[in-house]
Amino acid sequence: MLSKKCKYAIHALVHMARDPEEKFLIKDISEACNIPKKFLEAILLDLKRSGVLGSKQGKGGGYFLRMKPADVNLAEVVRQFDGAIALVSCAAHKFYEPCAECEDEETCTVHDAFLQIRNATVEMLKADTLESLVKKETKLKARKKR
Amino acid sequence: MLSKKCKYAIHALVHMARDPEEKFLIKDISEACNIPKKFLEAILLDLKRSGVLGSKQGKGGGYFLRMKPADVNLAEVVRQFDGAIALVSCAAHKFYEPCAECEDEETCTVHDAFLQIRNATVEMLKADTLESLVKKETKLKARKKR
DNA sequence: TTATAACTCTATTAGTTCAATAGGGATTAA
DNA sequence: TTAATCCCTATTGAACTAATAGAGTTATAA
Repeated sequence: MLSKKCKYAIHALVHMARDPEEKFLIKDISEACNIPKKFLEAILLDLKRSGVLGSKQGKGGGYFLRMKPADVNLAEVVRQFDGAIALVSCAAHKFYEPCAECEDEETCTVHDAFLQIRNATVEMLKADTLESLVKKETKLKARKKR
Repeated sequence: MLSKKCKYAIHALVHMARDPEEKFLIKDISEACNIPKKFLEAILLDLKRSGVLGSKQGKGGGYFLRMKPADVNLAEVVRQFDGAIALVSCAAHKFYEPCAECEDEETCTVHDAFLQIRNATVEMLKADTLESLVKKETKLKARKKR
């Protein structure tokens, strides 16, 4: 399971991607997404440090998207906050670590099984950009109205 | 990521499935799979309680597979030890819990994205039975020799 | 220039989970 | 009756999670 921090980050980003040019106050995002304000504060700061968000201090300031919604995908967000996407470390790429149980990865079918799952998951997470998520949301909401 | 407990369980089961009729000592599995003996003890007990393994006490005793290798899949093992397979609780089936951030699941694309990932993951985990894993292992080992 | 709005940063807390171990108890075979 | 083996409860220390506290910094605008 994702940490709450990661889930909060995703929801905050999607919220901001609905108005990609807008500048947002921590307080407003916090209320719109039901995220504890102080906790969100730390999250947005992390996202700023990693270059996804920009910010302006002082009165009239706020956070804004620095990257284009099409260029931010969930795989990166998950990795930033929760590390490896794979279910076992020996099947991870960016956070790879060998495991003691399967001595020979080449013939370890447990490794193999989880590698397949990792690959499929990463592929799907990469396809989920802020842009695609917001677009789909618009569609779903329109369909529901009808 | 899976807990070590879960990963240990999977490796122990695969080990036993290589000789589905055999009776195994905790000590032997522990050494074969590099799993701390006392920890493994608790794991095997859990697997016995859930009906996957059987055991015989006393001298000459040991653990053995109660279910057929083809009938034990990784989805069940993961659920037994780590709970939900989904990355967010609102996308889980057996461990479903609503989340505060997406108020309307029907139109929440975050929910939608993680539901797709969950479905694909479950499908793959279900296809990974002890039997299929051992069969594949045999193939991989034969191919490597050549 | 000063009040205020807003982000920045470090530290701390309580609670939980994880991984592993300890130390017997119960059961069976020889 | 003894040794082998599984059974069971409890405990530990470390790490992580979620959330909060509180003071610091920066920018705006009256």
